[in-house]
Amino acid sequence: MSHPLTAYLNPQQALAVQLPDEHALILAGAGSGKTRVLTTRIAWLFATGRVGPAALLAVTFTNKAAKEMLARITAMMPLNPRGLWIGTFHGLCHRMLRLHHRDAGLPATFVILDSQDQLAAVKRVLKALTLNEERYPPRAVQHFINGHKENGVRAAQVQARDEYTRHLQQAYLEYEVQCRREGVVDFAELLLASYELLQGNEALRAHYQQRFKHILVDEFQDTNRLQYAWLKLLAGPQSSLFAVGDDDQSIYAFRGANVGNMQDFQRDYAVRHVIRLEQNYRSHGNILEAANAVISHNRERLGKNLWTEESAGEPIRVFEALSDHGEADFLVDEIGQLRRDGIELGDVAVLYRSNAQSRLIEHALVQAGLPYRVYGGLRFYERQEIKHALAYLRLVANQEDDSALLRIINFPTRGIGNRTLDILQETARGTGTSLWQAACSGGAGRSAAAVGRFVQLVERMRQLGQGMPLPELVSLVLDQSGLREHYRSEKEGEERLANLDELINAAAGFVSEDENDLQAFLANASLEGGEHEARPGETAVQLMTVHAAKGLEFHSVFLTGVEEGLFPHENSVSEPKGLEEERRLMYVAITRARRRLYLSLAQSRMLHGQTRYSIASRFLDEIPQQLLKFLNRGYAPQTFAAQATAPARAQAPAHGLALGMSVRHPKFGIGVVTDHEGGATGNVQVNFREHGPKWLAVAYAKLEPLPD
DNA sequence: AATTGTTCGATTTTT
DNA sequence: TCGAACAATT
Repeated sequence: MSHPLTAYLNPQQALAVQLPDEHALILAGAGSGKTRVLTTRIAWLFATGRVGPAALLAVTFTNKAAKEMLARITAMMPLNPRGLWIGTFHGLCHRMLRLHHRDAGLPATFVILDSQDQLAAVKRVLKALTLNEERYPPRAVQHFINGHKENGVRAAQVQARDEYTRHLQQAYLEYEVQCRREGVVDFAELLLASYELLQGNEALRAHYQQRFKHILVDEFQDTNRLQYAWLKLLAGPQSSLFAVGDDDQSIYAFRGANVGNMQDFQRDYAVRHVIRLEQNYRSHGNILEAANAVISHNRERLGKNLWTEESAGEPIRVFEALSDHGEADFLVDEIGQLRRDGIELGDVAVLYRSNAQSRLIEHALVQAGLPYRVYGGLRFYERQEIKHALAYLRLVANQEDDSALLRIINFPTRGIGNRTLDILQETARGTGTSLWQAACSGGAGRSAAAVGRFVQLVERMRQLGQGMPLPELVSLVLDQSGLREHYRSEKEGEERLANLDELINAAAGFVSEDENDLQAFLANASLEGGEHEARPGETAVQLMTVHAAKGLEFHSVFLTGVEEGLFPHENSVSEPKGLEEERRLMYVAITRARRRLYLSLAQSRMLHGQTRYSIASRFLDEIPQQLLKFLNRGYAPQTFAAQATAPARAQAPAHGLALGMSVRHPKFGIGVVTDHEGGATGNVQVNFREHGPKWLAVAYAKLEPLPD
């Protein structure tokens, strides 16, 4: 008795799609058709008439995921996407706050701060409180504020036991006041304000609880405490929560994700339906087996094992280079070979644990003339010139927005210097009003005329902009503000000008559900940040961090820097939780590959200006040997391009221990020699796999040299 | 107001 | 080592 929509699903998928109206947890392994299940479930709910589109809410983390979900659903059935509550946590919360801004105590004109804007706002708070930026780094304060917001803690509720924390709390308090005064809302605030709105307003809560009969959550393992609490408020007695996630792919604990939400969910709702999707449609057998083997070393798991109907496929190739240069040369050679074998370059990815690794790889690719694309650079709406243009628009939309005003009051320069700004800020603080108000009131000393012209400029934009189509308004702002002119005369302004034109295009292509186009456009700019993905059809090797690769797949994957200290990263190995997260990261990396997986490492690597010697990652040892093919086991370095660029190993000092040499210590186990002093009677530094770097006396420590 | 020097820090990051 | 971010110059 199965519905046609489920025709191409495997039994577990079909089961998940057709679950009754009850809470459910779907443990969806990598490449197991998670999105497919989610979208088919939604289509099935509609098609079988269980609910109408208005009674459903589906939430994701990224705009990309939300868009894809929407696209897939509308491909299955004709639907009007308006009115559908499908979006990101932040997007949906934003929507709710716009609808009920009065109840939420927000002005109709509120604007969203992105992290950059937030950091700038924090800096202003610190300055106002005369807190030393040395002792109170703005980033740390920002983290403090966001961390508390994500745990639902307001500034007044912070438990400050010591002087330092009390100051942080003070900053948080002042930050709240400042945001309120300026009518701005940061990302965490979108969630917290929405949460508090539902919690404090029973009628509203009842309304939404009755409305949303089905709530579906994607990537549930990535939710933080506040997001889960928000979901719990939204789900009423008549609602069913359908959570999809994979505890093995939880790699964002460092930014507040709480995998524990999965267990909590099972317990809080006595979830009866837990379904595992374990059939993988992406990778060949050897790759999956390696992934399973690695992740099986984690203690805290809900438990899952991927399998495939595909053959074992190729072995996993391992390459050990002498140096990071050697590693990069290897990549270039091998990618060239793949291209000759007819593999699309766009289907090849180079992954690394940390961004710093990309530089050398990029260099090698440039040298070899191989096209590549790095993910994760500056995004469109984060560019300086775009930020400036948006700041003018923000000020047009909301004059109280001091952040926006500060950004552009003297850009392009119009003779309003620090002196004038100080006066304005003092006036504003004295009267408890915005900088705009202070600017309007005149008293700006010698530069009163310049300030007056600025006020008139923005006023003119605002008046002309009334009822003007959005793209024309943007164009007007670019001209009137002098931004265009400024970048036209700048040497390297070509690209910036092009970006500004692109902003007009973005405005023209923007369709808003709101009647206030400008407001919606600004919100969209903050929430979307712009894509930084490959343009479709572009054929270039994809370079990215392992984190950025989550959710993607490639024919061939090069995982680089598979070394102790780098992957797992040295900052993570001291805590068990950190190590388990690193292992999940390794699991994510491995499962990106469909057909071919390379693991590469370098014996020596330039790190922070110093040569570091490392040994193979413990994760490499966790992969069964029979799955691996060592491309250079007991290698003859002369066969590799590596040799030309790799530094020769340091000369062995008198005691016979050379830099980079692997050694075994009776107590500390295996490590690698990273430094030495004082010859045979001196000391050596050994970086131990389990115990980290240690200085030992050569004469006493029983160090046994190991063959490579 | 733009150029030049100096310091600091360096895992992962979406919204 | 190297780049960004800030301070100190001219």
